[in-house]
Amino acid sequence: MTKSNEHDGRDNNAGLVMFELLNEVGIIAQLSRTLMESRLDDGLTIHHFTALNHLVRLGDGKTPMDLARAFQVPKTSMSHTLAGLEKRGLIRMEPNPDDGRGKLVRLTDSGQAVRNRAIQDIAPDMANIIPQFGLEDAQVALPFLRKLRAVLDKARDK
Amino acid sequence: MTKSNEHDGRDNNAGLVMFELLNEVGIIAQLSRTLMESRLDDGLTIHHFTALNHLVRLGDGKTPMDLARAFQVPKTSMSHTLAGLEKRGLIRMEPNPDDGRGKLVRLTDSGQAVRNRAIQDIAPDMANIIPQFGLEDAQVALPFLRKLRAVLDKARDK
DNA sequence: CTTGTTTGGTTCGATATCGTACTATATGAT
DNA sequence: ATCATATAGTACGATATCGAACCAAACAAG
Repeated sequence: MTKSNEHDGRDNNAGLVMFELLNEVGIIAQLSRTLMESRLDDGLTIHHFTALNHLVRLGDGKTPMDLARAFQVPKTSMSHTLAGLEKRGLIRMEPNPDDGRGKLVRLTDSGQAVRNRAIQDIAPDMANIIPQFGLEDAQVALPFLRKLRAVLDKARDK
Repeated sequence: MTKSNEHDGRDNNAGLVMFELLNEVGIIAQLSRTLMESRLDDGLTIHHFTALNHLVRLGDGKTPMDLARAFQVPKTSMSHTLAGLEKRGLIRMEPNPDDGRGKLVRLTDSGQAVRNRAIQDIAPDMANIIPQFGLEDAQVALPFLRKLRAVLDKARDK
């Protein structure tokens, strides 16, 4: 046991750091997930909210596949999420004029409104978290995380 | 649209940074999840692996609730994960001598072996990721993430 | 020693995730 | 034009997640 740990540590220190790091990331994701969902709950999941937020920030008229790629989930999962949003009247599906197979996702006014309200509800929590370790730390971490995401993204389709 | 973004930006810059940050974390978690699962697959999920890894590193003889708390998942989810591990013969459940209600989770030799092999299989991927942004960056980010986790953890049971 | 409350764990049911298989359209090569 | 292959999306089924309700043991107060 001690032996095998030493082995790990010597041969593959970098790998272990990465392990640790992704482990923390996983738990943080879990925590933020439940935190946000506790604030949202009109029955919305974070997946619903995240998709909505993405459409507001980057513009609608995306295809389901665009979104699936953006969030790195299987298209069947995205399909399910979008079906939920449509049932709630927060988005509308249009045929894609440029591609007979495809669809386009459109935000409804209601979808805009729900997203904005959700932001309002969650923002205070976010803001409360920051002071506990300082804004600069977060601003330093953010570019690193972006880079990490990009690297993992590339590693994925390899 | 421009108007509302300006509003967000002015009133709540810190909140927005945090939003961004947790958004990245969520996607990274998703990516690492699928990456790891693609390497594991004896039918093991990351939840299985993570639990196994935790038991190896921090010692077994934990209660299911200990684990649920460590991973911040509902006890029913942990129960399910442990049932899966037990069915595969990777852990054993013993009665807790100190608490008639409780159980203790024991690693089996097979569980140890499976975890070690999984580490072997995944470590190269982890190691390959690091050089793309440098080990120091990761070592800087890790304490920050730990702190963030702790903060969210505290915020949770408030 | 009761009795009320808390806590560890399971059962069960609703919903979510995601792989496989399928349909339909698009694209590319000849 | 024809045919092969690739791509967008859906259908379906197996498994996973997690809240609610529940049971049994622990603990606390009197």
